[in-house]
Amino acid sequence: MTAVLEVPQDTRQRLLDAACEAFREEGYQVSIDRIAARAQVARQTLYNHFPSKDVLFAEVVQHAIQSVLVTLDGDGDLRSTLLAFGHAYREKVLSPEGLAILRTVMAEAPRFPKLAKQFFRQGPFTTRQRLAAYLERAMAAGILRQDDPDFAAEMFTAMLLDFDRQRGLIDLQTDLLKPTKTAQVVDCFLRAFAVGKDMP
Amino acid sequence: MTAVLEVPQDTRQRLLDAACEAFREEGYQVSIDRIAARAQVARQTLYNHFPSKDVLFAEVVQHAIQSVLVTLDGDGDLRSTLLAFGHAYREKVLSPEGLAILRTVMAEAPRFPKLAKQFFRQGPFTTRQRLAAYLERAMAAGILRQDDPDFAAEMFTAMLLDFDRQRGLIDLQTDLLKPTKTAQVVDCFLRAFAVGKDMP
DNA sequence: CAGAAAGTAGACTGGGTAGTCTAGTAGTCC
DNA sequence: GGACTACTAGACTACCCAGTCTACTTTCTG
Repeated sequence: MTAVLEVPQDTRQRLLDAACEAFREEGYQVSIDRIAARAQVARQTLYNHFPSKDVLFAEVVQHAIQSVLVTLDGDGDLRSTLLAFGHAYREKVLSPEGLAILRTVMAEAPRFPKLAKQFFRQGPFTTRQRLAAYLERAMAAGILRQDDPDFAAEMFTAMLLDFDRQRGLIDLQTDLLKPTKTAQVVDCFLRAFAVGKDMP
Repeated sequence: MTAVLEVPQDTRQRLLDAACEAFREEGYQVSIDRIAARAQVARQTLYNHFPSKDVLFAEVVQHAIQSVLVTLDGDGDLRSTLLAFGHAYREKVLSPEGLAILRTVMAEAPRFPKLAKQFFRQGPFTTRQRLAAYLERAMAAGILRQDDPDFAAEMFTAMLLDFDRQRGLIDLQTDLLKPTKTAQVVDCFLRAFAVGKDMP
């Protein structure tokens, strides 16, 4: 009588997936019952795998951190590397999933400060560091002016994301990915950090 | 026996103040009883002034929008105007109150989409428009290169706030106001949007 | 077949919440 | 004094939720 065709696909993973979607869509206050129902599983089964809602939430966030990281490969010239990075980063962060997880972590930061700090460190902060290391090499090679690479990286990611992310978080907008914007930002960044033209 | 000395100070205003602090500190999920207690008022008194929690929340957010707006006076030269604006804007947005109200509005955006949109329009969006109008005049006067003034304004506010705001929202940091940063950002912005040096 | 492992349905506890209702108190104006 | 207004304390309804417990079924394994 029970469905034999359904691949069980590891109940634990089904629960994690369901919880991930549920927290994204409804925030931390989504009820345990809704998560269990979404995973098509009894509530007790959930508690067989995760001792409490907090722990489940922490695991979901842990997993989500990875999904917002973007690799930065310095194969091509500076401009095309920045373009590729900027495009990929915007796609990830400004996706509905990226925005939703960010909203949830921000909202619950007062309740889960350690988790939120970890999210920040392993997410945006790590990205800035990687980018700064890349820019530092470009500065050493004379392709960019000498400047604080951390500051430069911060400016670049800020210009890439700030306004659109804020709009997405507050305004629930989804069409944030105007394709020309990345190039516009990259050129703006390059003007600000090009060689020569030192300040007095 | 009742305290005669306490100035009643308009019960409604006391309620609004208490609700403002309460929502800031604990988010929307703070209970009506806690708000009433904070205003030193009976629960029923609260309901005499506001028909429901949602309405009270909406009024608080309405009022908070004003507190994040910054005037932009174009008296001095470009650089000092931008410096003054940048400094004031950072102070407001990165203050504990500014961050807390932003966190709450973001967190509840899915539940109160119209309110959140209004917050965005009257807050960040209005600020960008005012700044863009100012920059457009500077471009017309030949003090800045010709470029999209909206884009320029967006880049400037992004550089001013993005990373520190995100850190404040997620990481609950409070010492975000490194005083040299505004000048650093202004100079970076001026390099990117200075006259001459057109892109090929 | 026996027993372990995993899952299920549903009752139950203990707690919290928004909003209503009632009965009473204190001050104010005529 | 009488009526009116604002406020108060607290009971009460009707929910919702996290987490536990129990009794049951299924499935795999030795």
